[in-house]
Amino acid sequence: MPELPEVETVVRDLRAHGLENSVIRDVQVRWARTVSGCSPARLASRLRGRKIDSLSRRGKYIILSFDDGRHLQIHLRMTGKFRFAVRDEVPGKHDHVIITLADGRRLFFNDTRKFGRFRLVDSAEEGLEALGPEPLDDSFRENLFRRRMEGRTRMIKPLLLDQTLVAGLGNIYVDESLWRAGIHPERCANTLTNIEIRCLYQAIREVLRRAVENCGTTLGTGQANFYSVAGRRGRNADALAVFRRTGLPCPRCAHTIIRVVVGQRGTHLCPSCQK
DNA sequence: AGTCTTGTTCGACT
DNA sequence: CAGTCGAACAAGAC
Repeated sequence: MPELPEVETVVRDLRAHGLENSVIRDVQVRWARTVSGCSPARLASRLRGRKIDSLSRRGKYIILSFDDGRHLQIHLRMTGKFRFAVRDEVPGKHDHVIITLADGRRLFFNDTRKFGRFRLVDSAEEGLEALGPEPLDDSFRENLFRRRMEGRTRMIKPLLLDQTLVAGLGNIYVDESLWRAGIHPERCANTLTNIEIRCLYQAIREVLRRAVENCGTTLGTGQANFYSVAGRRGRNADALAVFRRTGLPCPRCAHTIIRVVVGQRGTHLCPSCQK
């Protein structure tokens, strides 16, 4: 599923395809609920003729910034994908938005589960005020992480998933970060020692950095998996220590990885490394 | 055929 | 208010 590294990969791929500085000729919305905040017709009329000045990412959001000062926030949720149509390709069942560029290329937004969302806003951060800091930014320091964790009584896994402490983590990278730091996902945040917080801070950064280097995680072959633009698979699956590795040996201590449910989410951990 | 999965939001609780 | 829990959304995988 697209988490920070996968969304970053998509943004970089779209840039590599020259989306920056291209002009939108038309936007066709085939599943109306993909657009939130305004009608599909209004979205299309506001985007027609606009030049895309830049592409960026905030948490798991892709942000297109236009020459009129507006911004399009796109969330892929679980199965959203972009690809450029080949020649006269006819859109399929799950191609919900088609962005036609002035040069004739067509960018298809494909989303089997229809949870992906497009929202046009007046400032890039509008509606995203609650998002926590970017974990890979230089300004995200151990002290900031520690301060934001102070007084939080929730279990550490749901806390890391909720996007307000730190932005961009999802089920895969939370499980991986907690394993790397040797912390049990059900530990309450306010019981973590300073040393554990430091370990977790470093683990989050290292796990995410490596996943970005590997262009994200693609598990298996189903369409629910992550594919970047042009159907590119991520290479990070081999770097995973625990996620979807139930029954396999822990890479650190060889004990068997188990799967439990924490906060209604499937959770993978090493019972020996994470007490 | 039925269950599970996934990210986020929302409403009803405690 | 802080946090928890379940529902909702949708459809493919198994």
